Amino acid sequence: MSVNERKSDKTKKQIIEAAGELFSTKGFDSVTMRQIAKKAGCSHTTIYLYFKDKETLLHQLSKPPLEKLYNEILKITAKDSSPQERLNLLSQTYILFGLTYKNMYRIFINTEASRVDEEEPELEINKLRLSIFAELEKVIAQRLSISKGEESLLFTRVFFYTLHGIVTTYQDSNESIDELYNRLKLTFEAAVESLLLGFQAKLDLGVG
Amino acid sequence: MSVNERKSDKTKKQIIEAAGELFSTKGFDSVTMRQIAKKAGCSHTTIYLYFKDKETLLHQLSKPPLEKLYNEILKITAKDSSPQERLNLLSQTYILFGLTYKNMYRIFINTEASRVDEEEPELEINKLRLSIFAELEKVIAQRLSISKGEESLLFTRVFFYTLHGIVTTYQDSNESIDELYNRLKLTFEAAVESLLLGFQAKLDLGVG
Amino acid sequence: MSVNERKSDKTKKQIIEAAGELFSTKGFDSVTMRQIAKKAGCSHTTIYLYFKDKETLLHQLSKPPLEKLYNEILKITAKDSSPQERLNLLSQTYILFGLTYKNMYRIFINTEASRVDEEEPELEINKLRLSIFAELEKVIAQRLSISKGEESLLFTRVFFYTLHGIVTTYQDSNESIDELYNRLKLTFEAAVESLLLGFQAKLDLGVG
Amino acid sequence: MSVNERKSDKTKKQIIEAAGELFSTKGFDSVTMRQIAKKAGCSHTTIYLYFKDKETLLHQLSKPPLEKLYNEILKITAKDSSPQERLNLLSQTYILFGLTYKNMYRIFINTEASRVDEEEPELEINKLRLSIFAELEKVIAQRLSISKGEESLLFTRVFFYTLHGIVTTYQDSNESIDELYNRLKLTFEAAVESLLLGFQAKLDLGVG
DNA sequence: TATGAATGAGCCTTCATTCAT
DNA sequence: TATGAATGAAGGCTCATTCAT
Repeated sequence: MSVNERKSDKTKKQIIEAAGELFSTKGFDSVTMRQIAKKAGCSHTTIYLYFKDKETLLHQLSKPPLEKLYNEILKITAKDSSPQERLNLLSQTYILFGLTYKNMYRIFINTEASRVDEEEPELEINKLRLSIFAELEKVIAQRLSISKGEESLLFTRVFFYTLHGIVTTYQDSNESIDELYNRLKLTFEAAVESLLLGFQAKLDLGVG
Repeated sequence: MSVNERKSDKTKKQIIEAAGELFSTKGFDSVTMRQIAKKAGCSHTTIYLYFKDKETLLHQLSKPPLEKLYNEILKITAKDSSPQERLNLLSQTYILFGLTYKNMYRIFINTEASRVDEEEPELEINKLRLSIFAELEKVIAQRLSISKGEESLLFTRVFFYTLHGIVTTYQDSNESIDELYNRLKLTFEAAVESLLLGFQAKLDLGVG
Repeated sequence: MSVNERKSDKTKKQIIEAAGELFSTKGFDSVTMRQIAKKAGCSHTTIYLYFKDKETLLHQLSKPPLEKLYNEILKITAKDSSPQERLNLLSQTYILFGLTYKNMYRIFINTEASRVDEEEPELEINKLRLSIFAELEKVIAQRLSISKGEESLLFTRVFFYTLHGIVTTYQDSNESIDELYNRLKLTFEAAVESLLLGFQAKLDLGVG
Repeated sequence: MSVNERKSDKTKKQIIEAAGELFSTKGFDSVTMRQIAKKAGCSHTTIYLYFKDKETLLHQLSKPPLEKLYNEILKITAKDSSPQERLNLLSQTYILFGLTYKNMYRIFINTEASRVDEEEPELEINKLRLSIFAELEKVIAQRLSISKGEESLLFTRVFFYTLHGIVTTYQDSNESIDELYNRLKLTFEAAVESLLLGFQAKLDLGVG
């Protein structure tokens, strides 16, 4: 039993890894079950032993990295450092995640809460998104010394647009993620800084 | 001949129109050559008379709407109104374009200048992108009363990220574009305002 | 054009023939599109040019032979010969058809009138079945010198059971149809004769 | 050992039961080994411990119900009641069996004696069929007061065709077996009666 | 005896593309 | 220019069956 368990776990893990890499790189439709199988070193039918179908595989695949992202963000927002610093770190983490796990990121963004008939993963991913958004809002509010409310919601949205815009701008770049990030690090930090300065200024003016 | 020419032009135009509508709505992979042909009122083999393959078709397809966008933006930046107003209008135009022509927008963003082996359209699209970016930079510089340079480049990038982030956030939304835009108009405007205020503040502080 | 038409017609015909033979022999599920294609001398994808899917192919396939059967029966019932003779001929025709076109016969028997959502072939096959039954009833009534009514319906049902029983008894036989029919011809004729004698006797007794 | 034996017997029995129910209802191809295993409460690989393959399983499966049918028929033919009554009862039993155990019935009919290479079940089923046929012939001969011979063979065949025709006519009906049988009981009895009357009349005329 | 793991063969279907006219 | 005919490659998926434990 324990041997089989191990073997089975190993296979499943290999499938997940293979699928993960492939999906990250190639997009849902482009990846075929046979490619995954080949990369995982098993038959394509074996995949169906562990995952109901392609869609399920992708969704199961997406949860762990997304959770990891959330946990990292949690750690960051719990830090002692200044809100500005935390915001910078959070942004960096978010951007790097988005660039690294392209398709998981896409799912993260696109998963609708709606499909209520489904088992659950959609909902969980949706929750995750909301939670991350809430963390972001929290730090932004701290940074601006305001409490959560309409203003913080507005600012968080705008902040999110920018973050998301960065990710999607470079998502299909041929440059390596490291190269890219180093090249544009200052730009990204300037973006964060500008946004916060802008929010502050807007507050000083009295928001709409 | 001239009659045939006209007829031929017409056919090509119909193909482009049909493909354009289909691609805008349904995504590259989902659209089939036969669907396009049907909508264009010709045989699917006819398409190959005018376009090497599906990819080429899509690329050639993207140019006109993109040019249209560019022209609209040109008109806006040429206006007499205040830089802020022009920036707002430009942003609105850009966002609405991105939401309306989903796939053209994707191409607009993703087309690399690199693929030198190809005929040309990549390059032209790339030029278009650069031109639009330049217009954006121009207005931003005007608004901030600075001249083009590193600072304006930085700010334009950040501004662009946000714009692009807005488009991609809502690109797969089920809401109608009108509904969506009306619902979030104020948010978008606040984003633009915040950014500019932030840039200004950053300038006042002295940019890094 | 006319050449293409011819070619196309030929291909379609070949597909129909191949599919017909295969379906007759092997049953719906056992026959694969690739087998049909191979036998028809074309690619399996070509089949989809002419038939929406496998099911449609089979149904389209079934109608013509069934119509042929009906027409043959019509001719027989319109003959001048004695009712008994016509009944014998009709039975022979029916049995031979059932043995020759196994799966068409199955469809003939099993097609339900119910599926109303479908386009039509089900309904038509159903009509055909009813029409054939009606012809049978007509001759039986003539033979027994009764008019159509409950009695003739009852007798026709019983007659039909026997006919159908003969077909299904030998449907999967390995014997060639000719051999089989010659070997059992007298038995089948005796069956028809016995039934009629029995009906007559029952009438004489008063049918309950 | 004896415990294991018992356990093993139990498993086999459970498989047979599960498979029996499934095959009766759903047809050979539609039933999967995994479905059987699930219903039997064992792994699908276990089935292969007891049965060489799916086909063998189905054949071994068919014997018990067929034997049951035979025993029931034996009881009926051994009764004191009139031949006519016994024939009616026998017919009813036969028809109900055929409608209830669809696929076993199919095997009962289709199993060829030929396949000599196989282990044996074919032969046994064939014997069973012959025995049942013999019983039928016996009662028919009694009813007609003739001795077994060419005539009785002929009549039995015809009788059998009708019985078999009834079963196969309604084999795929959606009606419940009870409903159906009650609705058509009189028709079936009329069929039996007519046949016998016909045989008698034919005898009176002098056969062939 | 029993089973979880794994697989190869095969199925229907779709699609971009080419060929011959 | 235009098209109907045809196809190869590929995809997702299912199933009976075997292997190793």
